Amino acid sequence: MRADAKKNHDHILDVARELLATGGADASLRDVARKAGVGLGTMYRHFPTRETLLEALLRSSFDRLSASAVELERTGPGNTALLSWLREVIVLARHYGGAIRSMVAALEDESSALHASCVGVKAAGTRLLARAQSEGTVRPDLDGADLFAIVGALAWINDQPALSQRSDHLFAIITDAVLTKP
Amino acid sequence: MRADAKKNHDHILDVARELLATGGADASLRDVARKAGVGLGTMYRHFPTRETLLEALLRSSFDRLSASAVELERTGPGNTALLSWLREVIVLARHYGGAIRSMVAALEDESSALHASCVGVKAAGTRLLARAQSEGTVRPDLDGADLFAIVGALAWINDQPALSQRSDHLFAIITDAVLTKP
DNA sequence: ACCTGAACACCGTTCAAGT
DNA sequence: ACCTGAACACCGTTCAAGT
Repeated sequence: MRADAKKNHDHILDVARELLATGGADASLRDVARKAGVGLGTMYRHFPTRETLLEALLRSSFDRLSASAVELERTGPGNTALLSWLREVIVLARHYGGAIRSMVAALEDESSALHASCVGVKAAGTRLLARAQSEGTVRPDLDGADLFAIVGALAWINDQPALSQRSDHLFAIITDAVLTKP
Repeated sequence: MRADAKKNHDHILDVARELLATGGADASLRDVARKAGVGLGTMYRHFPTRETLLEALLRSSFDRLSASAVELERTGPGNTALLSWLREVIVLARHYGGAIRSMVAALEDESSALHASCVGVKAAGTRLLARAQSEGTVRPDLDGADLFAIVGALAWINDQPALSQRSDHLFAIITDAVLTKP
């Protein structure tokens, strides 16, 4: 990559991070280009789709989640490990409002730039879930997809201003349902 | 209302019902006007905001929910009554994809055309919740807002094609968490 | 190689002009 | 009273033209 291209790439990313954090995951890409002082074509060359941009923004967070899962897989009891990890995922989703929707969609769309990352996150969650289940502390009638759905639902609650006040409480209640055997 | 106006009003509603049912709650209003064979201004005169249109579409469903709640308030044990009612709400939300988002927002926005209806639905749910709680079959640390949030979260799961297969299962698990004392 | 911005096809919303 | 559609300000996406 040429030096000027690299500079543009990084600057777009910086601006996008700020705009998507404040305006939600469906902020105007035109705005991003404008505020980055870059032509529209440049924007689209570096990030051909919204998913590409989201992926670049979330990459480091995804990596951190994976590392954290590996760590948690061999510490403490399985149920508390799973719970801590779920909390981390929610915190991430909270920071990029609406991003969870793209992540869920990407899970089944192999052509999405977010696909690999989301599959990785799901796999990490599934491993933590399986261990807790084998220890008998989490209900056995759940799979990784269910876990992802629950995370998504909690993130959605977080995204709604009218509901976000009670979201910690609801996190506790719903994870309670997951972590308790039926 | 003049006869031609009434006719336009109803026809817009019919077209909108079909378009919003298939394309989700944020289908193009321009499309609605176009397919109803009506000028854009006519569209906006009859339904100045998207909420107005949604309200007109959902009115009968809202009324049915309220009637159903009144009915359920004096039949069977409180927890099963609450559960049946929650199921009805979910079915409604399922039919108008994305509408639940507007409903949640309308709950706090007094200027929204959906406000009154949503407050009514929330109140009905709160009554059913309170009865079940007084019977000691539902966890006491929940209020009407929590209930609405849970319904929203379940409806959100339903809206995501990747998750909807497991949504019945998740409905069972999450309502289980609600209906069981901690 | 990379960047720019005009061009195209959309959208929501408003409003002067028509009947 | 009511309807129409042009007009305006946006958006995403593409692509010829520039350096």
